[in-house]
Parts: sequence; C-alpha cells; structure tokens
Amino acid sequence: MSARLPLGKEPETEGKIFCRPGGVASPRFGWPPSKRTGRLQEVEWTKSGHRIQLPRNGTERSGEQKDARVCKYLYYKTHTEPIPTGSGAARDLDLTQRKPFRGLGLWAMSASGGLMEGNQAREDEDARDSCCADEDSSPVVERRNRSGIISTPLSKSLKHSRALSQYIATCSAAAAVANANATRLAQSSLVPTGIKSHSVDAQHRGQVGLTKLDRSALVSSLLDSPSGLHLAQAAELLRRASMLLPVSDSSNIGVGGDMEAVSASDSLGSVTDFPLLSNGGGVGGAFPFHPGLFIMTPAGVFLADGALSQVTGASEQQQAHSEMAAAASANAKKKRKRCGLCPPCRRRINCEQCSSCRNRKTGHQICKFRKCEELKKKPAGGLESCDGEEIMSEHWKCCSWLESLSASPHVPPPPGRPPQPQGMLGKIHHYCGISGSTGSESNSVF
DNA sequence: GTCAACGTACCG
DNA sequence: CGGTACGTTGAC
Repeated sequence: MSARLPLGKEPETEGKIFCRPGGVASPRFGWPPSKRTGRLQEVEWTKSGHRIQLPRNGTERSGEQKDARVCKYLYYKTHTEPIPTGSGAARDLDLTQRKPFRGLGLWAMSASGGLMEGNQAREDEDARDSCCADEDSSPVVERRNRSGIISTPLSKSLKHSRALSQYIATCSAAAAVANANATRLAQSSLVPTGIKSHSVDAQHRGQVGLTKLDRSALVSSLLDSPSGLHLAQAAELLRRASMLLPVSDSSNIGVGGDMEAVSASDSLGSVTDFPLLSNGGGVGGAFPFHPGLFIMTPAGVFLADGALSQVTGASEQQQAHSEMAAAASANAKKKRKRCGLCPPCRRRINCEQCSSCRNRKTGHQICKFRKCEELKKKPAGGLESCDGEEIMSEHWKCCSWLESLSASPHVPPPPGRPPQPQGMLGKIHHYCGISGSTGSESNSVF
C-alpha cells in the first residue's frame, strides 16, 4: 500500500463515535461517514491507539501487530492525492472490484494480504462493504427492507455486485438502536422504584435529539425482535381490552404503535420492572396496564386471567378465552420473522452463488448464508409446536401464578422451578424459562 | 435430509 | 401490485 499516513493517532478519528460492523459504536475504530472526504485507507491499530503498518503477504507478524489485527478497520483518509492506477495501493483500495463470494461466503484474505478467518473475515467484509459505498460514487439507489438489508430485484442484483457502500446508513441506524437499547437497559437496571419518573424525564431529555430515523429504527427493531412481536400483539390485545373496559375517558388510553399512552392507575403494582413499557420507548407517558396482565408465548399474547377479571366482566372472560384460542390457532399459521441477531441475519450481502440466490425467482428463498438460525430451527420444542389446548394449558398455569403474584408479590413460582431473587421480572423470567441471552426465549410473560 | 418449486403472508 | 421471504410439499 503506497498511501501511508504518519504513524500515531489519526486526528480525524479523535473525539468521534464511529459505527463499527454490527452497529457497535466505538470512539476509535470505524469510519466517520459524515467526514469522509478522501480515499479509503486501510490501517491497523494497536490497543494503545497507535496506528501501525503491517507487513504484506506471508510475513510473520510481531506480537503488537498480532494484537492489532483484531482492531483492523478501514477509515476514510482525508488526503486527496491520487493513487496511481494499477499500483498495489490502487488494487488494495479498489475493494469494489471484489467478487462477492469465496468458499463459504466469507472473505478469506484481508486487503493487505493477511489471513483472516471466521467472524473476523466477516466483520472486515462488513466494514468494507459499508465503507466502499461512497468510494463507488455510483448514484444507484437500492431499497432496503426493514432489517436494513439491501433488497434489489434479482435481475438487478445479479447484474452488478452489491455496491458495498450502501450499508452505512443501516449501520448508523443499527448503532442508534443499540444506543437506545443500551439506554433502556441501563435504565431498567439502575432505576429503582420511586424515582422512575425522574429518570424517565432525564432519559427523555437526553433523547430529545433523537431523530425520527432513530426512533423508527428503535421501534422497528423492537417489533422485529421476537419479544417485539409480542409487544405488538400485546398492543392489539390492549386495544381490545380498553374497548371492553368501562373507562370514562377511553380516549386517554392509547396503545398505538408508539405506545404514547397517558398514565392510568396501576392495578397490580409498580411497573418499574418494565421500563420499556412504562416509558413508551422514551417518549413519555405510561403504559396503562400492568405488564403482568399479559402472557406472551410464541403462539401469541394472552391477557392473564386476573387481568381479564379486572378489566372485563366475568361474563366476558368466556368470549375472551375463545378469542385467545382463535388467536393461538391463527398465530400457528403466522410467519415467523428473522431474529435479526444471529450472524446470518446480520449478514447483509446475498452471496449470489448459492442455490437460493441463483434460484430466487422460483425458489422464493433468502440466501442460504443469510437464513436466520432461528428460522432454520423447527418451530417445535415448546409451545409453538403444540396445539391450542397445550398452549392454553400453559396459559392457565401462568395465569394462576400471576394472579397469586398480584395478590402477594412474594408468592414463589410453581414447584419444579427454583426461586430467583430478582424481583417480579426475575420471577417471571425464571418461571417462563427465559435465559435472556439470545432473545430467542421459548415463551415469555410480561 | 436436501433440494426445488410453489403458495402465500407481509410490506412498501 | 410487485417484491421478498417463510412455510409446505413432493421428488430424490
């Protein structure tokens, strides 16, 4: 690579937060889309923040360089001197000329010639994909689906390799979502009962600058996630429940997409265990029903027995039960959605080589390398594969426990499951077998 | 079990 | 209404 910068900290990268592959924000590594003015420059960084040069093909790396390998990303270089066409540097920098598939769909070699493997190769691929977008100044605009995945008609995508540049916006959106989620998580773990409103306000103030894109990305990510899907279903159930509810001013109870609802009395207790619901995604206003009123399963969201008896008359429970059974059977047919978290989901490029890509016109299948791991699994193993009766049986089990929980917050979970000392949410999660690590919980209760 | 093809839900 | 992709089915 002929275009080298002096060693040391790159001024352009100081004091900025960059979007790294996978939507991770980082102050050091990445690329600043708003500032890119020059050419792509590949550099590697030591953990101490110094940029170093790496030997070319086949050269053994020093210890420091080995450390730096994991920190290698591209960034936009501000210099503007042209790079001689045909030179090694030009070859290295002209990443848009790569053919988009090798072996298992991973890039096996870095642009500087170093061997890479597995996720590292994939991450670098993503990084370059995002960076090169503007290098290739083509005005082609491609559509994205809700997950930020480039979606072009088959003919188009086969004609030209994906303009690797077109993922930056997605990346920033993902970073925004990650940021929002981080904020939410921080709030959920830090905010004790009683000072919730202050924190919500603070959070709200802090998020005032959130753009519409940020919010829609957040909402979209929530609704795309398994739990988010449940959230949407919960909203619908709430809407129905509020219609049955003899509330004097029902217009004040809104459970729409943004869940900007006016606070209502809390029938079961505090909702501070459920910040997502209580603060309406940082918008203000409280979720008008206690989350414990809902039982969420892969087959759908149900109102708990106690909830039904509270928000409706006992005579209406029967009707609601049959509605729930209908919903369960309807949801059995419903398409599952990509989890958006697994590596295949995070992959944004069709390999264009697998059978699904080649045969997309008739096969109607997503690229094999982008097929969600969750969708690959059979919906079996849990409530999803069972019939409505089983679902309802599980539902009643949860209901009875939730009712007892609402009567006394210290009722232990049903036998067979050891207690978990993390408040109501912990109990609920434990009772429902939620690990919380993958977001692919088999069933969940709010 | 894998693959191709088709039906169709879902979305813009 | 067209595009994408999940679910299902039948062939191998």
